[in-house]
Amino acid sequence: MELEQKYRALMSSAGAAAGEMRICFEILSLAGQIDRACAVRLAPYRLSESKFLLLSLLRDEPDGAAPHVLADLAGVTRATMTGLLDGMARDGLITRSHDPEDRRKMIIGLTPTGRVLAETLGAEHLDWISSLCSGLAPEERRVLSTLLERVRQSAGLAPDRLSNERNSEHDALPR
Amino acid sequence: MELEQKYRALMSSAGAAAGEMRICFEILSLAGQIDRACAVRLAPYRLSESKFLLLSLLRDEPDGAAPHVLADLAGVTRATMTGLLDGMARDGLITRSHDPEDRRKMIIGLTPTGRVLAETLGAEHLDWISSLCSGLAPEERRVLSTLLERVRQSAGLAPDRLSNERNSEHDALPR
DNA sequence: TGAATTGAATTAGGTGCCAGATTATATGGC
DNA sequence: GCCATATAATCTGGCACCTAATTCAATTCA
Repeated sequence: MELEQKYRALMSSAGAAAGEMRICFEILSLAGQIDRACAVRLAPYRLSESKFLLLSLLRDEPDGAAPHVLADLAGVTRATMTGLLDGMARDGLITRSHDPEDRRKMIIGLTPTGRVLAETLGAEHLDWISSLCSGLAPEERRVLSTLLERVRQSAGLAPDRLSNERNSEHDALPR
Repeated sequence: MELEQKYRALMSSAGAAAGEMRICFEILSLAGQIDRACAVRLAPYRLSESKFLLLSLLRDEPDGAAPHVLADLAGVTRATMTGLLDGMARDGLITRSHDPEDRRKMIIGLTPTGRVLAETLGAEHLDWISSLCSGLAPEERRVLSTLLERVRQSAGLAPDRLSNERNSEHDALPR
């Protein structure tokens, strides 16, 4: 498995322990390759991966949704969501309207253009994603899944953790 | 294996094909978790993953190196390298000096502070990386590696491709 | 020699992500 | 009614990426 350049560099500066790192870098490289391929696929539509997800989420919410709900669903902060919505509004994919009940709230909905894009691109892109691992037999997928889970556990990684609501502890850098 | 929120959202909007996508999202989620854990580890030193790599590269180049060489080794564009170097110079980790032979060139070197950080943190961080996959037996690593390679191949992903020197084709978005 | 090309580094502008601060609105006591 | 608090969205500023454009030096070549 070909590693990304940065990992190759890290390995050559590592000497002895290089072999043990390799598998880790293989996981990271494959993920990077998938992410890049995904970005390339979506670029012609002026979409990022996050914006694509947003489009899908809105397609499933015919009455629209509030930004903070979308942020939680997409796993990004509200500030980030504001930025994504800015871009998509500029590109004419979504509308922002005030909730008449509670004027702090916005209701995000798809424009006709956005809806068409969501409908046409949605299925196609998800098909592409499913195709990525179609080279593995069901049994192989199970094995792969098990091994990945083992890595996660032994590495002691926490599942997700997005600190929209109080979560920091560390920090406080000297400087 | 717990998926990142964004992939969970994508799967619930996907219906039937959801099962086939899952393994792909597991790979991406694990990689994301590793990246985040890495960032958390390096943050107290005001380093990103890229800056850590840079520090390691410079440690191995006692006479310093030119920015474009570092960019190639790190797998980023020259512009990105300029930004990374700006930050590290500001934090007192590197020096920039002009090459007396060719005044277009800069020579990047470590400051004493930078060298100390490179020496102390270098080995420790690489140890941490090797430890990530230490939960797998050698044979399991081989299996995992093989499966990842199979995914890469069947997905038709190109290895790396960083377009510092002419590479674009697509683009030209309608707007 | 002097103009054109190549090369190195940077700047400018854009995206996506974050934390933290701010603004506006709602709501629950009192 | 009024204040404290909570909540929604946004703004500010920062980082790490990118591409494209710019600046300046060196080299080539007519």
